Amino acid sequence: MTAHAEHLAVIAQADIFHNLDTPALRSVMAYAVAAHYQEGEFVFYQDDPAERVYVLAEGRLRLLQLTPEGAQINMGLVSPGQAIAVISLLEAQRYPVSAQAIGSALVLSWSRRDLHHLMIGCPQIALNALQELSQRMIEFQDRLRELTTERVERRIARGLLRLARQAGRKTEQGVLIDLPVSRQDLAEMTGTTLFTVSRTLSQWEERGIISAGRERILIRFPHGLVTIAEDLPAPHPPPSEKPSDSQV
Amino acid sequence: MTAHAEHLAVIAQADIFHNLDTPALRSVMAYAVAAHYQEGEFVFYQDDPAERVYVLAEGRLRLLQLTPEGAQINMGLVSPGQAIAVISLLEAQRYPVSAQAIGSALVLSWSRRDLHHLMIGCPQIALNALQELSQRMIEFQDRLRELTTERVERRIARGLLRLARQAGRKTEQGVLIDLPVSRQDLAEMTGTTLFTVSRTLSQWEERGIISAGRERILIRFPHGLVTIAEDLPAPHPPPSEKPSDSQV
DNA sequence: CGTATTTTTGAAGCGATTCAATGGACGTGG
DNA sequence: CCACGTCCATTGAATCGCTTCAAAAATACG
Repeated sequence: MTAHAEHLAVIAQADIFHNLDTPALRSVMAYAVAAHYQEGEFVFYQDDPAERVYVLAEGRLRLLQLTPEGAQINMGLVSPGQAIAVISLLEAQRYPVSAQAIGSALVLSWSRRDLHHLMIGCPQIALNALQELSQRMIEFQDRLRELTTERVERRIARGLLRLARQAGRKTEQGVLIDLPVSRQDLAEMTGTTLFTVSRTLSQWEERGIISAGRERILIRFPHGLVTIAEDLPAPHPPPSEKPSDSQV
Repeated sequence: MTAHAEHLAVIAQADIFHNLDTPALRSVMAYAVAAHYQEGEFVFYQDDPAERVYVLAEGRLRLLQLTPEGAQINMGLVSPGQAIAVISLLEAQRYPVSAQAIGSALVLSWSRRDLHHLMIGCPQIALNALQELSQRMIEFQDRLRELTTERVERRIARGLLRLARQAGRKTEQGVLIDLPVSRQDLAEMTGTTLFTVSRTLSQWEERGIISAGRERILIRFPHGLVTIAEDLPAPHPPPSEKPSDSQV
């Protein structure tokens, strides 16, 4: 399905199309293909030939990598405006990850040929893509450092904070992760097991830092998480305002 | 020091300047600055304002990241022709790692302004940079996956194989890592401790897979490493041709 | 209301780290 | 050329953080 005028605003807001003038945006749009995905559907699969570059318009995507042994790890969350599979610009490459829709998602995409052509005509696009990739590179370096040098509890704290930044919604009670996140998901994001995640969250819940349910996490006291993530001395005890039970 | 004509060949071979015509190469050269570094000197330091993009012409660089606690991890090895610090294209960024010379190194560099200007005039440069970054991104994803899912022995095997690919020199005895690599270095590359690396290498040496000395590693039987890295069933026993001792 | 999925919790075990002490290689200067 | 100091590597023993496995509880959903 070719993109329509309604997508122009979306395209204009995408990171890799920043600072383009209207004519440029129009030609970008002319080559765009829009597609809709339902919860759980895959936009592309790891190891398939990489032929298109995608920009998420609405919804969210999860990037997954499967190990040869069948274990799964979470390579990141994609939010609207972000581009993925920039690798497709190279010839004869394969997607290094799979991209799966969380909830329903609207995705625009361009073929290698077309995007290449657009970039030659408008170098700003390539520069924007470079920026986005660089940023993500730094994020990966950070994750790598964390994995090699930090204990699990700290990594989980960081993982939660990252999630909060990308998909947090402020409520009166605190910051709610506005996505279904299972213990398993968190484990895949932080390089541990769902058991350890469960234990850690329970501990935090006792301390009043968070409030967790089935696939649902509410951060009541973000600063508490920060002190864990940064390994600072324990702060003031969190404001103890638990919903119901008060005798502990 | 401004680059001279002698650097033109180097520039033409750099990955990010591939497929440029001679006029373009000349203008790239016009903006280049060349600098020489001695063993151990730093090209730039982590957290310094990122103002230049570098291309390694000769020698090798080590990319290091320092944790807040002072631990160090090795973010990769840079070989001639590779570009680093592409992040400098963004404004107001800081280098996420430090770059240190191994042996003596010749480095060319461009200011943000100049390279930006060159890229606008010649989009191919930006596309090349995108390619290079994408490749490195995949490498990082792999390392991340390895770190979260694989045991130490396997990671060390992979680390050694990577080193062999980047800096291996074939000899009659096997593949020699053509760089001083300490146990500590390997530990920083693979996310473990120098003790565990030492133990692992000793074990491999007993099995005849490698032959290790002080900051020196010779891979006698690369296939043995591959089977460890890929977790294949143990292969034929390695060709047992130890230099001296034969009674074991 | 039954079934499926997610989560919790306990107990056992192990891989890897930590620490300490020793050994060996290298370079330097007497 | 030997003696020395420095740096790197090895090895053992103790410990621990985390995983693994099993079982039960809690929650969602048709």
